Amino acid sequence: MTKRNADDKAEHSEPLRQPTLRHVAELAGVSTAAVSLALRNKPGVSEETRLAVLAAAEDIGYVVNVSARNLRRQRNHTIGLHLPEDTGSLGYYMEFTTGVAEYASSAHEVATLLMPRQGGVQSSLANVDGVVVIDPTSGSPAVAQILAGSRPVVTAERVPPGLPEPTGVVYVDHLARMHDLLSHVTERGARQIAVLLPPSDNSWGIEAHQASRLFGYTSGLSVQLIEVPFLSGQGSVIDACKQLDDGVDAVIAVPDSSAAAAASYLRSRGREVGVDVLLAAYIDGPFAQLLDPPVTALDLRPREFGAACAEMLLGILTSETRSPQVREHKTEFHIRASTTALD
Amino acid sequence: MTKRNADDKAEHSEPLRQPTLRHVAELAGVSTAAVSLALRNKPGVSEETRLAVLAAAEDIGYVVNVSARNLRRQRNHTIGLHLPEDTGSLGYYMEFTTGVAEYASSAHEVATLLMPRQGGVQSSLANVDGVVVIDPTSGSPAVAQILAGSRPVVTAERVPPGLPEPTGVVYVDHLARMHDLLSHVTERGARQIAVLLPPSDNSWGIEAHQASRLFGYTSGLSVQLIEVPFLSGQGSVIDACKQLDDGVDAVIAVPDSSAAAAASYLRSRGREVGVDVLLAAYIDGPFAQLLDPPVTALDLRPREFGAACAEMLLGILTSETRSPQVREHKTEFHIRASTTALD
DNA sequence: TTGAAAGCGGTACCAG
DNA sequence: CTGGTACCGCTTTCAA
Repeated sequence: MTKRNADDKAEHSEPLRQPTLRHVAELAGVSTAAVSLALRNKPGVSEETRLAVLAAAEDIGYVVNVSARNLRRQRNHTIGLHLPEDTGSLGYYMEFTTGVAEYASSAHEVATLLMPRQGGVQSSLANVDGVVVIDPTSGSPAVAQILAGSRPVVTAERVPPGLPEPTGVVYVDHLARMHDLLSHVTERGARQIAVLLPPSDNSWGIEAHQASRLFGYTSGLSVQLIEVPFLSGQGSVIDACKQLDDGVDAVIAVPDSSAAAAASYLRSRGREVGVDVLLAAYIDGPFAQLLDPPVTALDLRPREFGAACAEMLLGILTSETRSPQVREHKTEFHIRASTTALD
Repeated sequence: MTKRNADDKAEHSEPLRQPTLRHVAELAGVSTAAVSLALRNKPGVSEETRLAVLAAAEDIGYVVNVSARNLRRQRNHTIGLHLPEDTGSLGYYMEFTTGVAEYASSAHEVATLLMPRQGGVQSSLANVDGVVVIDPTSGSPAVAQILAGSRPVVTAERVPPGLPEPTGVVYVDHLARMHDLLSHVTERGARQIAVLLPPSDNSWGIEAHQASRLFGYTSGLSVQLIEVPFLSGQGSVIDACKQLDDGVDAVIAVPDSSAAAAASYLRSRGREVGVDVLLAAYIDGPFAQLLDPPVTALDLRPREFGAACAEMLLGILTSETRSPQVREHKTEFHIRASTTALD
C-alpha cells in the first residue's frame, strides 16, 4: 500500500485529466509542436501531418486546456460582464447578457465571466482581457474599480459624470428617444403628460429627466416628473403612481414594469387606457406586450445591444490601437393600442 | 529601431502583464515558495515572513494568475451555467444566474462561466469543474452533451426521462405546489378551473400537467388544461387565452407572464379578477405583483435556488465522494387580492 | 517541414 | 521553517 501524500485540505477529488497534446502527438507520430500548429490551421506542417493530427485528436477527444493556453499566450480569452445591483429590468439584463455571451463565444471563442458585484473586483479584473459594463452607476464601487483598472472597458450607455472614461461606449440616444415618445403622445392629443422616471444615478436616468424637462419647456405643455425608486416590483412603483395628477392625459413609464403599475392605477381611477388616457413604456418586453391594451413601447433590442458591446470590446482587444470608440445603438419603436388617439 | 518580431495575425495587442509571485518574493526577500504559502495562509512559513509577504503583495498589487494556478492545480476553479434557449421567464433566469454566480464567487472564489448554447459544448465542458443546468429540456443537444460528459452536473429541477441522470438535483416539488394552488382557489370557491401550462419538455411542465390532471380526477371538479407555447411575450399567450371556457371561475397561469395575458383576456370578457373569477400565477415576480389586482403567486425564490445549486455542486467538487445528491428547494406562497373569495 | 527545448506563473515536492 | 526545483499543458523560437 503506497502512502498517498495527498493534500489534506479536502480540496481535491479526482484530478480532472484530459488527453493532452502529447497524447495526440504520440498517436499521430509527430512532435507536439506540429500538433499545436496543425490543430490551429497554422502553416508550418505538411498536409499529411495535419490530417494525421486531426484524426488522432478527434479519435481521443482532445480539447485544448485553456488554462495552459492562456498562460502561455499571456491572454485570458475571457471578457468580464458587470451587471448592476438593482433588481429592476431583470429580463432586459438577461437578454443583454445572452447577447454578450453568444457573440463572444461564437465569434471569437472568448468566454464570458460574470464579474462579482460584492467583494473586490481586482482579482477577476486581472483575469479577463476586458470588461463590458451595462448601465454604469455613479454610486457603484465595483464600476469605479473596473473603470480605473488597466483593462479595456466598453460600457453599454455612457458613463455618468465623475467616473473615468471607458475605452469604448455603445449608447442609446435617450434624449432623442424620450423626445420621440413625448412627441408621439402629444401628436395623439395629450396635453398634460406625466413621466415615471428611474433614479438619475446613471446616464439613462439622467437623460430621461433632461429630455422630459426640456420637452416641457419647449412644448409649453405640462410635464409632471415622478421619480420611481428603482427597487421595482415592490409597492414603491405603485406608491409613485399615486402622485399622478388626476388631469393627466398621458403617462410615459420609463422604468421596466412601471407601465403595469401605471395601468393598474389609472384603471382604479376610472380611466381607460388608450381612450381617455395614453400610456407608453420606455422598455419593451412582455410587460408592454401583454397588458390590456398592449402598450406602445421602445424596443431597446437588448440582445443586439449586448452583442454590439462585445463586438466593440473584442475589436479593441484584437487591434493594436486603443483609441476611444463611440457608437450608437439603434432602437425600434412599437406603436400599440395604448396610444390610440384620445377621443 | 529594433525589429519587432510580433505575431502578424493581429491577435495580440499589448500583452497584459501583472506583478508575479517572483516580484513579491524579491520585494519581501524570500523564496517564491514561501510567498505562495503565505498568500494562501498555509502553514510552513513563519509569522514574520507571512506579514512581510502580505505587505509586499499589497504594495505592488499582486493578484494571482488564475490560468497558472489552474494549470498547476489541475482544476479550473470555474463552474459552468447552462440556461435554456427559450425566451420566457427571463427575469427568473437572471435571478437564478445571480444566485449561482454570487455563491460561487463569494463562498469559494470560483468563477461562473456561461455555457454556449449554440455550438459545441465539449471545449467549455473540459474547462470547467462542473456545471449547473437550470430547467433541463429533453430536446436540447447541449444539455444531453453536458449530462453525458465526465464533469459533475447539478440540475435545478429534475432531469426529464430519457437523459442521463445528473450527479445532483435541487428540485421544487411542483406536484405539491400545483396542488397547493389548485386547492387554494378551490377553497376560495372555484368550481371550474383552467390551467395555462408550459410545454412538457421539462420536469416543471410535466409535473404541472400531471398535478392538474390528477387534481381534476380526485376533486371531481372541471380542470381545463391549455398549453401555452413557450415563446411568451408574443401573441401566442394571448391566443392561448382565447381557449378559456366562459364558465371558468379560476385560472392558474403557470408560465411566467401568462398571468398578464390571462388578466387582460378575462377583463375583455367582462370578468372581474378577484371578484367573479380568481387568478393565480405559478411564478411570482413583478408581473404578479403589479397587475391589478395583485396576483396570488408562488415565489420560487430563484436567487436562493441558484445559490443552492452552486452550493451542492461545489460540495460535490470539494468532497471525495460523488454519490448522487437530491435536495428539495423550498418556495413561498403569496396570497394576494386576485384570489379573494368569489362572491 | 520538422523536433527539441525554453518558458508562461504558480504549487508542491524535496533536502537542508 | 527555509530555499531550490520539477512540473502542470501549451506555444514559440531555434536549429537541424
